[in-house]
Amino acid sequence: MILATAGRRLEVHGIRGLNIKDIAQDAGINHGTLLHHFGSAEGMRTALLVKLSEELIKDMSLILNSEAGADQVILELFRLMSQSGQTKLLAWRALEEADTKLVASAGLSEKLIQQLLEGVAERIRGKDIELARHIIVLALSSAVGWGICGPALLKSMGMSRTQQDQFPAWVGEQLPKLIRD
Amino acid sequence: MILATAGRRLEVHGIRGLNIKDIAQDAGINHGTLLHHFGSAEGMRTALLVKLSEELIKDMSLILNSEAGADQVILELFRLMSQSGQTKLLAWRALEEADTKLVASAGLSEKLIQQLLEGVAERIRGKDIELARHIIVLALSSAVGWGICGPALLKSMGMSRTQQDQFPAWVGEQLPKLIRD
DNA sequence: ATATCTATTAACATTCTTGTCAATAGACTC
DNA sequence: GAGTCTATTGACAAGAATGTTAATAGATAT
Repeated sequence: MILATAGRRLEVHGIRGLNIKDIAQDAGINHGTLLHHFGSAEGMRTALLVKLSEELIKDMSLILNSEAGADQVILELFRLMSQSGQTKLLAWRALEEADTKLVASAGLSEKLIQQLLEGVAERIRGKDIELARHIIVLALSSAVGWGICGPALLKSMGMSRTQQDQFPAWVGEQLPKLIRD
Repeated sequence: MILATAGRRLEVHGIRGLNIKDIAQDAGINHGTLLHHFGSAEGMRTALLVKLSEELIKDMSLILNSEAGADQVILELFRLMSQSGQTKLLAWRALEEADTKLVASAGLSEKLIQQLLEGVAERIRGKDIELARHIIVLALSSAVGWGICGPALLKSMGMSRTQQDQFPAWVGEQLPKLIRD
């Protein structure tokens, strides 16, 4: 499947690997075929973004519909977002396209946002929706930053690989403190 | 000055605006001249990154050497980082280059990191250096994510422009709570 | 004044990416 | 079987970004 190949290339080669010629070659087809299916290179990337979004929604739904507490929800949100190629693609678009609307519409689906809002608000005393919003935005933006610059940041900070692995858990542990306070 | 023009283009046109031909045109010179000075397009971007880093260091030093408390330090760190073109450039490199080392070395200077570490640790009870590290990483990564995806995120969340402006202040207010706990 | 070094320029070359097009093959309908 | 539609392909075209080069001009030192 073409999008699976594209996703693999994104993971391995970064954004540069996400061009139609290389993807087509990896998938064993002509790049014209790829264009025929997705209309344009940008269309292919949008399709990939949508696919990754759906996977993310599926994974988040599992947790949101479970008995998991706010800390686990936030931890998983952070983990999933920071590891997802979706984050990279979303960020790259935001950097290249000046157009916020486009990025927003094809980026995080309304569905995911709604589920998150309700799921987190439910787990907060008083169901403070504004607080939920803020915490989600913080979790998401730090996940984006961490997904992109995490390794480089830690290198700059002189932190070990072990500390890198522990950071998401630390975030999942700490952020919920903002709720209880 | 060429780098000033480049910085302006980065702000206005995003990463796409950061190519030698457009910058040269804006600066009123031939693009060959630009290459002559910086060696390569990549060299020009590195020079810009270094310049923006130095400006960031200057601004952060002011606050770190003042009487400001941990909250103000973190708030300013978040504000400066999320608004700086340096963040965009750093993130873009991390997305394009798979090489962490390059990004880290030319990204956040050791000087800034050291100052931050000492400055924040000093403001924490017990001068817990590990806690300082974690909080700085959280502040930086969320600033990166916010700087890149902030507007798109808020649009997805259905938050108003006012709420967007208030978010940095909220972060500056909340993150220090992790210290006191 | 001559030589040397640097800055600048225009024109050209290269490479990468995307996109177009006409031709072909296969499947499916009538 | 003829016709139609879709998928696929190779060849080619277009555009963008970077880089090269030879020529020119200006400054500075000897």
